[in-house]
Amino acid sequence: MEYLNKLNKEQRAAAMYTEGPLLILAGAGSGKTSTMTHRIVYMTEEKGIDPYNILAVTFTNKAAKEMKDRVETLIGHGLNSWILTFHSACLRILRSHAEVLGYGRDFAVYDPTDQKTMIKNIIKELGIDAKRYTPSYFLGIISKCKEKPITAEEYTNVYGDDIKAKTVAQVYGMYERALKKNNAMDFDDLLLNTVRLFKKDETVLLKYQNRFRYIMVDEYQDTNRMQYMFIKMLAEAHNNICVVGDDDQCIYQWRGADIRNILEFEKDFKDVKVVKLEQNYRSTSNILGAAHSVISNNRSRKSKKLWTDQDAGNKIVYYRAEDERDEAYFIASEINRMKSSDRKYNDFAILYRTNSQSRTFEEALSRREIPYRVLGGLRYYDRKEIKDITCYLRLVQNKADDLALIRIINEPKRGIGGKTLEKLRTLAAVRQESIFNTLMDREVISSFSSKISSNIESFTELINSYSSEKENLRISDIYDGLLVKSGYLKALEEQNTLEAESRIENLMEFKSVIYNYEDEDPNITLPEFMERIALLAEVDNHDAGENAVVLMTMHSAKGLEFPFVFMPGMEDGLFPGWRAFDREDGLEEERRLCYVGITRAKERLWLTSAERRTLYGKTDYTRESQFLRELDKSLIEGDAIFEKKKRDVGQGVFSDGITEGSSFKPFDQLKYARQQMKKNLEDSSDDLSAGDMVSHPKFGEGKVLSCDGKIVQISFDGDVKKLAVGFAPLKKL
DNA sequence: CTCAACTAGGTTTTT
DNA sequence: CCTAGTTGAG
Repeated sequence: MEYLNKLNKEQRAAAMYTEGPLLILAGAGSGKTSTMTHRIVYMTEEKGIDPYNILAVTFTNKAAKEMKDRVETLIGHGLNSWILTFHSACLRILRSHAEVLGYGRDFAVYDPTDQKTMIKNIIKELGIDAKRYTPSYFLGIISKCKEKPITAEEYTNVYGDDIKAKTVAQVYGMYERALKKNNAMDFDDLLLNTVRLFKKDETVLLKYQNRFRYIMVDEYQDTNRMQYMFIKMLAEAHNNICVVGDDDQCIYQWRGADIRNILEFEKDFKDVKVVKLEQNYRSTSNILGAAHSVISNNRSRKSKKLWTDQDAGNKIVYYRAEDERDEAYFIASEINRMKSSDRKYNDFAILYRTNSQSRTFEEALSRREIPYRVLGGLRYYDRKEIKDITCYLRLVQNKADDLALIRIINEPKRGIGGKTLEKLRTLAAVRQESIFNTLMDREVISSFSSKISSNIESFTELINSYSSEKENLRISDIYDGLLVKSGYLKALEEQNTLEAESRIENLMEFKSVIYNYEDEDPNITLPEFMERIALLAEVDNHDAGENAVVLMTMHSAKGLEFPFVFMPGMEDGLFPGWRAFDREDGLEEERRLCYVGITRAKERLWLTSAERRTLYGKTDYTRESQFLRELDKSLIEGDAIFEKKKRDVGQGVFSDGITEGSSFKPFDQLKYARQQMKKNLEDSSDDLSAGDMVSHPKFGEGKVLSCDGKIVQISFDGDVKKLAVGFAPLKKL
C-alpha cells in the first residue's frame, strides 16, 4: 500500500474506489495517468482482482502504451489486461467474430487514403460531377452517418430525397458494398461493427461482459456516440466503470466527440461517485493563471478551478513578429538562448494550430542546426513512398487487395498503363474475381502485346514468390526484397533529386520501424505487422528521450508536457481558425484547444504572432488573436526587448550571424542502411546445389537438399523448408 | 505509354 | 503555396 502514499487525498480516493461507476474530473496536469495506473495496481494487488478482467481504453496508442508500461513497472511484471485504444480493442474483438457479420476473419482495415480512393472510383463510375462533389464531401457525411449510426438505406428517410441526398445515399451505398466486397472495414466500421456484433449476437456480448468486469476509459470527454455505446454495452453487466476526463479539454467535437457523454455521465449510470482532481502538479502559477484566464471565457463548463502550490515562475513572453519567418527565427534563437543553460532540446516544443505551419520552423531550426522532430502532419504511411511499399506488402499478404494492386502495378513504371489496367479491371469485374487472379490467367495475358505480357508476368512472379515465402521470411527481408526487386528503389535512385533522396530516407526510416517490431516480437507475422501499422499515428512514434525539439499540432500534444512551450500563430483566422465560426460551439472548442496548448507548459511559455503572414501564396496582414486579448495582461512580459532589434540584417543574414542557405545535413544513416540492404540481397546466392551449407537469418544454418534453380530445399536441423531461389536471404557458407 | 507542362482546387484538427 | 489531375507531344 506504500505506493499509494505518492498520491494526494483525492487521487487516492479515486484509486481505491473500485466498485460501481466512478467519474474522475481531472484537470490538466492533475496526475490523471498516475491515478489511473495506481488504481489498476490497487485493484490487482490489494483487491485481488484478476487483471484478465480489466479493460482500459484510451484514444492513442501512446497513451495506452504508457499506461501499460507504468503499471508493469509498478508491479514488476507483465499483466494480461487489455490496455488498448478504442480502435484496437474493437479490431481485436472483430477479428475473432467477424464472420457473424459476414466478413472474413482476415478482413483488411482501410485508412483514409484508401477510403478516398474508393470514393473517387465511385464518383467516376457514377459519372458524378467531380467539381460539385468532392470525395471529402462524401466521406465527411459517411463518417458522420456511421457515428450516429445511419445506414445508406436510411439516409434519404432522414435527410429528404432531393437530388443531393439521393446522390449521397447512392455513393454511400456503393461505398459500403465495395468495402464488403473487398472484405475491408474503415476506421468508423471498427467501432460500428463491434456494436453491431454485440447487438446481433448476445453470446458474444456476454462473453466480453463477463470478461471485462472492470472498465476504465481515458479522455472520456472525447468519446463519440459509438464509443459510448461500446462502453455502455460492455459495462452494463457489472457496472464497474471508471471514466476520466476534463470537459475543458474536449477538442474533438468536430469529429463527433459528444461532450454530453461526460456531462451526463451521472445520469447515465446510477449512484455515480465523483472525484475532482484540481491540484495541478505540472505548471507554474503564471502559466496556470494564463490558461485559466482564457478558458474562463467559455460558458458551458463544469465548475472547477485548478490550483497549484508552485511559484509564479517566469512571465509569459509574447512576441509580435514581422512575418512568419521572423517568427520562426525568433523561436529558433530563443531555443538557442535557453539551450545554453544546460537544457536539452527535447525540453522544447513548438505547438501550432495547423500542420502547414511546420515548414517555416523546420527551415529556421535546421539553419541553426537545432535538431528537431516533426510529428503528425503527413503521417508516415500517407507519404507516397510509404504508401506504395505498404501496398506491395498488402498485396503479398492478400492478393485479393485490388486497391493495393491498382496503386502499384505501374509503380515504378513497368509499362502497364491506364488502358491496360482499365481492360483488366473490367475483365476482373465480369469474371467476378480479383484483378490479381485475372493476371494469373495465361490466356488473358497473351491477349496483350508481348512486351506488356512479359511485364505482367514478372510482376505477378515477384508478388507470388514473396507471397509463397511469407511464412519463412522476416518482414524486413520481404521489405528489402520488394524494394529492390520491384525496381522501386532503383527508380528513386535514378531520379537523383533531393526529393527522391528524402523518399529513400523515409523508406529507410520505415525499415527501422520494422526492425523495432521484430526486436519486440521476433515471430511477428506480416498480417500482424500490417495491422499495427494501420492503426498507428505518428505521434505514437514520439520518442520522448530523443534529444530534439518537438514540433506538432496542439491536438497531438494533448496528454504530453514540456518544460518550454512555444505557441506561434496567435492570430485571428489562424487560431482561432476562421472555420470555427461556422459552428455554433466552434469558438469555444478553439478556446479549449488554446487551453490544452497552454497547459502543456511546465516552466515557460512563449506566444507569438506575425504581422504579415503568407498563406496559400497570399500575404495578408493579420490581427492578434482574440485569445491574446483574453489573456490576463499582468502575466505577460512585453515584447519591448525584441521590438528594437531588427532580426533581418541585410540580404539573407540574420542577427545572430547565421547565413541563409547554409545547408543542414540531418544524419547519414541512409547510406549505411542502403548498403546493408543491397548486401543482404546479394548474399541470397542463386547458385546453390545439393550439399551446400547455408545460413538463414531466421532459421540458422542448414544444408541444401536439392535445388532446381527456382526452389531450393534446405534442411534446418531436420526441418525441411522450401525457399525461392534468389528471394530467400541465404548466405552460402 | 511516358513525360513534361499546365491548371484548378484546397487546408484544421485524427483513430 | 502545394498537390493531384489533365492534356498534348513524343
